[in-house]
Amino acid sequence: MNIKTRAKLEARARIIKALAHPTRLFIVEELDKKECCVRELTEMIGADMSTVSKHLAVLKNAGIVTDEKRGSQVFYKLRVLCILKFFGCVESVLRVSAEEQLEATR
Amino acid sequence: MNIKTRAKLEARARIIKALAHPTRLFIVEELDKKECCVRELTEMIGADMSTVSKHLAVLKNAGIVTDEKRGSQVFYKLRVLCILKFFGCVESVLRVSAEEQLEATR
DNA sequence: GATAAGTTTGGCTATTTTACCAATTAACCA
DNA sequence: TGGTTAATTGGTAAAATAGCCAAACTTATC
Repeated sequence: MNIKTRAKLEARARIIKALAHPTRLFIVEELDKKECCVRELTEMIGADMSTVSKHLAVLKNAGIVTDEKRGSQVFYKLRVLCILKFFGCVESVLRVSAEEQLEATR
Repeated sequence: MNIKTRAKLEARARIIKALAHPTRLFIVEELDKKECCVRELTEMIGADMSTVSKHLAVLKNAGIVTDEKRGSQVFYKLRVLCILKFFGCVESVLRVSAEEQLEATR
């Protein structure tokens, strides 16, 4: 595997890794509905605000969300709108797994 | 966030996490071209075979690939064919990031 | 200006992940 | 049978992640 291929894969992996956490998936789903401030997300998630803030920083560093300060609040929104389609395939992995489990019990 | 929502997000995150590594992305791309045995993948990747074997186990546990033993070799293939489409969106995150970097230099 | 609300950052600990090496298992073949 | 190739498993050390608390900072409000 050459250096260029590796760099490309690492760039992709960074983005995917940013999505690879249940809380961050939740955030992405909520931001797909509407932009939210940190406090709103924190209330929905039920973790410490500092934890949520760090998750948001991960998504921001990966280029998945952007932030905008308005007054004392910081609003986050999705930067790339296709992220949700992304999950269609994830669901099909789950679906196939579920079907095979079902077959195993027959 | 209720318990059912959390369980769904955790299931998704497990699959996404399995993809969140450059070597595993490489494996998925190769398996999209054709099924491969562990030795073939190991040669292409250039890591220890035990390392590659463990990456394959991660993908298998996530339900992304299946394996089949033939003689002394174990062949792996993609179980869910849409995985590659999945990357289209990842690329658009990279593309938008690249564009913004370009704008910043103007 | 003091206080409160919203957010981020630093520090710490616990957990998870990764990679390599060594050992083990399984299949092939000379 | 003994040696070789293919693959997995267990162990271990290093690095990365995740969560909470406390502290710092900014903006609004009184």
